[in-house]
Amino acid sequence: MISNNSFNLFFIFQRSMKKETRKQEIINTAAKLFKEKGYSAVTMRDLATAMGIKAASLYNHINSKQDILKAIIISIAEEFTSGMSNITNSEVSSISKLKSIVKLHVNITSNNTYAMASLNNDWMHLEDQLNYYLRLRNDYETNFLNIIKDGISSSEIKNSNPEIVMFSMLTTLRSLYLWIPKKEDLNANDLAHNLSEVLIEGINK
Amino acid sequence: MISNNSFNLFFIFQRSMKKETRKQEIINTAAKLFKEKGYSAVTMRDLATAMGIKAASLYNHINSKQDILKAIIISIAEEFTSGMSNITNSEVSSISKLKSIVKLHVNITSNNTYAMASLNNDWMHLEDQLNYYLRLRNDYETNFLNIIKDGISSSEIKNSNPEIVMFSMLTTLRSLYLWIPKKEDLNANDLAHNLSEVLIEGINK
DNA sequence: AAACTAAACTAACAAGTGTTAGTTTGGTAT
DNA sequence: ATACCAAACTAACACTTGTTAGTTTAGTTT
Repeated sequence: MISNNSFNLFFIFQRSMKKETRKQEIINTAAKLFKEKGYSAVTMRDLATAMGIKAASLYNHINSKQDILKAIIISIAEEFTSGMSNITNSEVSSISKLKSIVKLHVNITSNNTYAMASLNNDWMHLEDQLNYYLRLRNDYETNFLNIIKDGISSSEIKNSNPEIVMFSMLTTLRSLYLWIPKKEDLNANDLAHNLSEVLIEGINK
Repeated sequence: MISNNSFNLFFIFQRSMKKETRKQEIINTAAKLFKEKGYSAVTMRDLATAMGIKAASLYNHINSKQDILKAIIISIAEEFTSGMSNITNSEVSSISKLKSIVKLHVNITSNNTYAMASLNNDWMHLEDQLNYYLRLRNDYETNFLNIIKDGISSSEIKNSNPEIVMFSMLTTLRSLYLWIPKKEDLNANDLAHNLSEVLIEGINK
């Protein structure tokens, strides 16, 4: 009986894994389409066609269109939150922290170029999870701003308007998803390094 | 007869002006809604409600939803093209040109915060004008990149990757529409100046 | 008073939307 | 062989979409 039980459990496990895989394919395909046209302009029939199946068949794997958006956005938003938490808790200089933030963005974006488009452009179409997303984003920006303010206080960073500094850095980092796919030759480390240079040291000789 | 003619012409003119005004109100309202939810997610009934009329009444003033998008995007894209043309034709240093580009973006964005959202996010929903828009954008970026390359050649600008420099500057400038409305206290000149400092001189002390 | 006109209206359309219900298919485990 | 099941299918639903046609309203010109 015990072997029978664990045998069944294994197949239940295997099945759920398989289903996750197919579900994930749908989510990945959706992310691609969302990047091109935006959430609202992509229909379930568009998505089905891209998957080579009929629209109704999608619902064997996902609960709703909204659930797909949620799956795309929330997981990445939480990755950023977790990454930022590590950075704020580290005992290094403000400039080092900023460089870590650049790395965080380059790494996450390199691995999720499509999903990053939805994170940036389709978050307002979240329904149940909208407030949660906004809270995560707000916390992230607060932490970011505090790092810059600390850097100014400790004279590491020029006495510029800290909000402008954050705005400039963050918008550049948020747009990486548009740029990374065009420059596959540049690896993540090089890009992060170059970007840190430009953002932190400026471009004036 | 002559006076009669010019009399009629005046009223035709006046009428077309009045119609333009109402049309412009619709376009401005549409731009606001497009900024919040994106072109595809805004229905003609949404727009009508925001105007306090019925959807069908909109068609007394505009030809189609697509025409509204066209009106929003193309006029601003041409403003950028024209501004860039003035800058490339001016005989000043590369750094000065870059500062003029910052000013150009700050000025246009200050006067068109809603329309800038469509320019950035809804251009892909252009139909007949899509190729024209893409050509304008491509020319703009080419000019921008050449200014940076010239600056590197003449040793005004650090020998960084010119595409990263442009990417960093341009994405910051493109995101201004999100930021300017939140900081009404900062006037356009101050913002342009601060932004130039951050983008060009960096933030490291 | 009569004619005109800008700008609203009501009613309807054809097509497209997300989604559900129930069914078929083809491979795998018993 | 048989039972099972993931994953596809067909058919349909209720609703929303952009848009058109024809009409009414209210103010202005003749």
